[in-house]
Amino acid sequence: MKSYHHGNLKQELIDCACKLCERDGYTKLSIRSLAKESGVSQTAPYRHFKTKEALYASVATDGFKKLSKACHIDTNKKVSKKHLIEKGRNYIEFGLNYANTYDLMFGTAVGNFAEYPELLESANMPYENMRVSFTKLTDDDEEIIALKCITLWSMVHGLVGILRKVQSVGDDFEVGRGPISTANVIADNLEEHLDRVLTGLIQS
Amino acid sequence: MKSYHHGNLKQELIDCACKLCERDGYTKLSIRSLAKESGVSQTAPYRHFKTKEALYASVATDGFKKLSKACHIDTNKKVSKKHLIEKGRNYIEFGLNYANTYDLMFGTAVGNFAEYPELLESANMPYENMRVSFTKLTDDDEEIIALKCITLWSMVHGLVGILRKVQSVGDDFEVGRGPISTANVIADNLEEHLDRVLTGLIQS
DNA sequence: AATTTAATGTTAGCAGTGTAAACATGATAG
DNA sequence: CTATCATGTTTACACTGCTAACATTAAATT
Repeated sequence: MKSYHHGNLKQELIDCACKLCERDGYTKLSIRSLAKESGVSQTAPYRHFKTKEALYASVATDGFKKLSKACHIDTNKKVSKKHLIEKGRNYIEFGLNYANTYDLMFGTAVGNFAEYPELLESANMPYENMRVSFTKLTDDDEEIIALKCITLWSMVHGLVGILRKVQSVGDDFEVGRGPISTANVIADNLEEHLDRVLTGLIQS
Repeated sequence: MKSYHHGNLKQELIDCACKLCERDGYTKLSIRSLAKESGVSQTAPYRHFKTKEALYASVATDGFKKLSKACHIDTNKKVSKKHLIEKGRNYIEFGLNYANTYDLMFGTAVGNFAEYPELLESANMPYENMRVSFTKLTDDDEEIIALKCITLWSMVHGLVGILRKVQSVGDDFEVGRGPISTANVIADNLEEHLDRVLTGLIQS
């Protein structure tokens, strides 16, 4: 004797979408299957999401919130290089562990963040925290700090992409074959690697 | 009085797919529309591409060949840091100018490169050329060189991703608002930026 | 040269998709 | 108590990837 109205459909759809997106990749997700999963008619989700992109935006928003939490630095306390290294590692781990969600966040599935204010806000959080962290750490002016932020962000973002590619292509890929393997890079050299990059950024 | 057999359908489909993928993004591409564009029946492409992914693989292969050419270093002649900077810039320009194709190459649309030998081979070319370049440039052993390759590759790959994100989100994005803008980074600081990163890589 | 075979094309059809329009239900505001 | 409006359903359209059965013609074999 379930009621005609679901009651909490929107949140249930988002939760379910987050789960399925991460499990199967966002391309495998369909509004219809999502509706069926929630025991509701095929078009019910359209009462809560104008388009499929809007649903994607909600999933991406959730992803940015998680990412933001994973690599957040408390800028009230003293900020050290060690913090940045640790959070850089957390960023990369998030990118690898939530790979499919990460695609949604940084791919082109959601075209214009500005159409989704919540997404825009959550997407700004990691950068903003990094910017303030650098401000506390160095005496550089804004412009230099912005450049350093982009450098660090590009570095970790790029590592996520390249490491994933190497992982997926595996031993047939040159990068994965030689004396270095993905696992080695991550396990043994990442901390040191980030340290080197950051040392360069802080001192220059 | 066109003949029943097209004669050169496969290549025409690939060419057309490359064009449409880059123009509209690979998600907008359909086998059916592609067939119509080539004046052939809806399912004719399936004689040349087992699945849509196989078509994607061909487009990606073409992309890697272009990328490989764009950032190729002649390793017979003397290799200098200047070469790497220049080619790093070319890599980034390729990533920004062929953004949609780049997505296909480094995204998850083609799951397993090993299923497409041509793709695998072309995807290896840029890395292999970079590896040899570093070998000519420094005295490091293989392991260190592999690490440096991953670092440089991640850097340029990451920049492509982040710069695109900033571009697409525009002024509403924190990174795009401050004292730094995408255009500035690219136009004014990229060469210097790559120089700094590379100097660190070569000297350490 | 005639005939078989394989490659490449077409037609028809299935199951699935995003989305819009018209309608049904029921919680809530007047 | 009733009117309204958010939220659900049904139906329908145009599109998609892909398969199976059939048609045509180029290439290989006899």
